[in-house]
Amino acid sequence: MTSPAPHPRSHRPRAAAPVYARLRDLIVRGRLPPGARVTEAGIAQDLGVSRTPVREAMHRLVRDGLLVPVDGHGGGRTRLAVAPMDPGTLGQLYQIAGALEGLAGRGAAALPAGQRAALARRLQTAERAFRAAAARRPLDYDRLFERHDAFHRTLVETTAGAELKAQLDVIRPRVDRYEWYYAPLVGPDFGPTYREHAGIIQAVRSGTAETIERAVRANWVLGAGRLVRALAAAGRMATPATSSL
Amino acid sequence: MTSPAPHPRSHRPRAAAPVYARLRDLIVRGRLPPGARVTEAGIAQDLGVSRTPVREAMHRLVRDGLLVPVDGHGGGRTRLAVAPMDPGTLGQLYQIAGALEGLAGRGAAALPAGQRAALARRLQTAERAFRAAAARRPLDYDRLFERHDAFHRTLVETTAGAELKAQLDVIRPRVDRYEWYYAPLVGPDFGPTYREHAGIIQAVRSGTAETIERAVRANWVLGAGRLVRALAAAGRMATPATSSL
DNA sequence: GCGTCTTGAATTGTATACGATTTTTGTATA
DNA sequence: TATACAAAAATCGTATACAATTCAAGACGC
Repeated sequence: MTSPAPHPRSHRPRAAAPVYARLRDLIVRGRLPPGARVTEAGIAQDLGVSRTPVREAMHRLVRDGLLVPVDGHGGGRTRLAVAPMDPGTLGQLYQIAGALEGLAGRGAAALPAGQRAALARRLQTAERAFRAAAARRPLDYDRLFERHDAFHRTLVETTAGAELKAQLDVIRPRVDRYEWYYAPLVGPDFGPTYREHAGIIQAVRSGTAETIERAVRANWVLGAGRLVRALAAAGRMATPATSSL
Repeated sequence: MTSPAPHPRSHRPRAAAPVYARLRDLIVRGRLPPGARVTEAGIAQDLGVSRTPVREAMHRLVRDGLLVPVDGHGGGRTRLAVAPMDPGTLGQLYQIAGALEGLAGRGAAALPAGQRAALARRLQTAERAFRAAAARRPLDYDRLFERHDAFHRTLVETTAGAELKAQLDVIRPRVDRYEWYYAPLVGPDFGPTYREHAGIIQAVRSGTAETIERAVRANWVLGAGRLVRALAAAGRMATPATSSL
């Protein structure tokens, strides 16, 4: 590369948000593997912006837990690398997600009967789309991921307040990262997931707040167990699923 | 101000962290009231640093939910103000805190018997200190706040994993803000709090994971109810407790 | 008197320069 | 060959300049 186009256009506002989104996806989808060093100047040059918006994006990624300070030996400065992945963290994250989404699920019990039934129907529709994506061959991970996410989003969007949604947004990138990483390991049998989702739908349809919460939590906790077992069976971290990034 | 000291010293590293901590405390303790506009240049001049670290601190405070973008009318730029306070948000936050700390409490049931008993003893000690602070006259809100926080921290530090602690750290500033704001309204009768804390200690000593979780959650949910009722009784937002900031 | 437009101040987002510290590389020596 | 030391490169934190947009106030016309 000779001259990397110093500052191609003037400067479009909102460069930080795209940088954040791009970096986040690169990490979540595994293109930036755990442990990879990430430097401000490097990313800035790659993406064609100055260090300032990159810096902002990287700080946000640290808060998201996708970047971690990698401290040389004893010094004291912050150098960043892509966060490692390990089963322990996975278990904690999924428990947290279960607790938060379970809390959201409780809200379904407080809905008027009509809205409750409507939510159950929408969950049923989302689940059908998820099963259709899971039955496709060859498996399209982008689509499968999106459909699975849509199921959970349907529940949360309807029942969670703004604060709870924000809280879920904080951990979602990390959860998504594990989902992506292990995606090639868990398929192609999604029977347990189907059953757990069915349990959630049934609970939303006619269960108590406790029932719904338990069903949602179970889905997360059991899902974490499946992923950890898949990891143990693979013996090592798998290579990420290919994505359309 | 004649000459505002262009760059007084060279530049001291880590200006951003102190700026964040200071702004956060100013908001939490109510010295920056809800709705107050906060500008980068203004804070930078007040604290004697450049806009860069202030900018970083403010972005973090946005993520914490202590600052919110205040959009003039339909434009589209981000201007920040201290987040408003309302009972609805309070209720959501306390439910989330209850769910997360309840999840942490579950961990106590998994501890070896010896550590479990030790934790119960430490909680008992923390509770005694809290009661002593609550019995003081005149009430020292700084101390009361610290003692109450210490009780909950004792539980979390022992039983929560790193991810859960981080997640709790995200909402703690906002919870603390409501605690500070309503502190003058809820006292001086802390009987319900005493009873709920006692229930937590008893559950930690010899309860199941479910029992502990329920006790912790109850404390948060009932605490939220007390605060909301106190607010309704006061008819309006109270003035914050004076603090030693 | 009221509404509208214009102009100036204020504020944010980005780019860039500079100092300080750390990491790495290269070289000389035991 | 391995180690120690020194120089060079890299990286981060902060300060500051500049462009663009928005908010506010005042002038002007009706």
